[in-house]
Amino acid sequence: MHSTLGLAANQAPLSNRVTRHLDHAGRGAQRRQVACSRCALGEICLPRSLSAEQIRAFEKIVQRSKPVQPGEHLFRAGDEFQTVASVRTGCFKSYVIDHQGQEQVLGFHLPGELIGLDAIHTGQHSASIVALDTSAVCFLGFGSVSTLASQMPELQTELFRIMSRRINELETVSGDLSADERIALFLLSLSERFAQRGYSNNEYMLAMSRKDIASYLRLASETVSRVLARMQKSTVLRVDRKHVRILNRAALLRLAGLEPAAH
Amino acid sequence: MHSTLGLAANQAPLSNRVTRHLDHAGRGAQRRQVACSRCALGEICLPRSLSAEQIRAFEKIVQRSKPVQPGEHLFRAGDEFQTVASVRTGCFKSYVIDHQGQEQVLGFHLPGELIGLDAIHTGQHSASIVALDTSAVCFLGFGSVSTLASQMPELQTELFRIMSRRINELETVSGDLSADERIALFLLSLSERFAQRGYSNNEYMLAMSRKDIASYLRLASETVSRVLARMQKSTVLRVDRKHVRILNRAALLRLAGLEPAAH
DNA sequence: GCAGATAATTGACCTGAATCAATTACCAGG
DNA sequence: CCTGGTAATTGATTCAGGTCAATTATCTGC
Repeated sequence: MHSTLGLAANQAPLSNRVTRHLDHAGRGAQRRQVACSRCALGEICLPRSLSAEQIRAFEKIVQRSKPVQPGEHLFRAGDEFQTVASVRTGCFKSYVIDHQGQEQVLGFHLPGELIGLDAIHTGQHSASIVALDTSAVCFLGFGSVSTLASQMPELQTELFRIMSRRINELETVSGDLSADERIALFLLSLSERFAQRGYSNNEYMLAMSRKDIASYLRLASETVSRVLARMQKSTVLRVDRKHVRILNRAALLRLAGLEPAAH
Repeated sequence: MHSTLGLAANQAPLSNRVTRHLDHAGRGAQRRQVACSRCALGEICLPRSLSAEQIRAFEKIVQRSKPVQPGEHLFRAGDEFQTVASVRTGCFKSYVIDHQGQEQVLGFHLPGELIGLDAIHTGQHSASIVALDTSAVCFLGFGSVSTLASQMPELQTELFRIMSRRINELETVSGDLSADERIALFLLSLSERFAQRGYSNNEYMLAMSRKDIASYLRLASETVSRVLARMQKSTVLRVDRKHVRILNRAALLRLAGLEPAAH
């Protein structure tokens, strides 16, 4: 069925429109085999539960891509499913075009996250994935991942776990939450993910526009502005353009509905 | 933080015919091994892509449960994850209790659907699953399914596919839809599911209450009533209590936003 | 068949967030 | 340094769907 071998070259067609160049892409295209064992992502990437020996086997099917520029697509909806990708650096968004021709953002993907798995059941990518920032990924042929998984229960379990987590996440977002709750949860989720990657957990940069956030949270972008402004006014946050700083985490948790409302 | 869900490819309601009065103690607990190869579910159950020989191996890990009564729980949130279950007959709903103590329905599960997979990533069931109707299930130890999966790529792929389908579904359903669209999609989804199981595709019984439907679709139950009434008035449907008949499928598709609005 | 309890429907009203509509802040390119 | 274009903010208004409330069906057990 899916017999792909190792590395279906990146089929990333080039960007559409706005290809602004945040250059300092630096580094140049390094296509050499990577040593997962020495990757900075370490514990948060796919092979986290593998032994040193298993990681060596895993490395054989990995290919690091060259840098991906903002606006450049990794996959497009409808593409044949050959590879999944693991984000090394940067940020991606995945989206579909709904029946009214509107873009609907499905998720944002940070380093260490696996993207493209949505294509398994149809054999085609159902979403398009585009870089929001200068980024880099490792490509993994799905066929070989899957073959390898049958030889390595730990890897198989890890894949199940990743999909299971995504399902839980989607269920949360699809919940019936107020605009405040959505935005608070969104900011907290980013905070956690950055923290997990070794960055500050109360100060970070948003790689995406207000419109993307709004689409992802199913709100109007005006509402995102207003809620952020309100949170700033009540000194829960400081927001300046793309820069966010969490000033009062307890209050944010309360807004997210995660803490017993104080009273 | 995560609300979670019930992972079962499809979520729909109903039961075949009202089986309510079938359960005089008769039948007793039949816990014998079942022959999957002769199961009425056939192609829609998990081992659908396995060879005859593989099915024999699969049967060794299957245990048919005794009948499950309406209101009886199969799993409860927090239970240790040991087994998944495949619905044989009847209908289940999965739900969680949200941070406000409200029940949130995550899905409805019909014959042929696998439930309990949501527990993979934490090792605990994150949702509770309860029968809505007199039902029966096959239990499968997850450990053995997973072991078997590593020996059978087809089974592994099938599991990936089930989870992948659920992800796609959630991505769609979690969209920003009107009450009319939600309800139309819900009714159409049920219709499809029934058809797939050999029942009429334009007439069926809802196994769940209006409140359950409302919770699942994140609407108020009053809204469900009103929308159904409106659809009835415009002769798209005939609804009598739990009995639904689709009179004008084209119109329903249009309401669901799946067809170009006629004009 | 009746009584009490629960589910569903229907109506009146209210509210959170969308939509419409200006501004205002930020770019990138000439 | 302007200049046109996009993104973000802010305000005014509207509306879909929620909430509250009152009936009216349905189911249960006695």
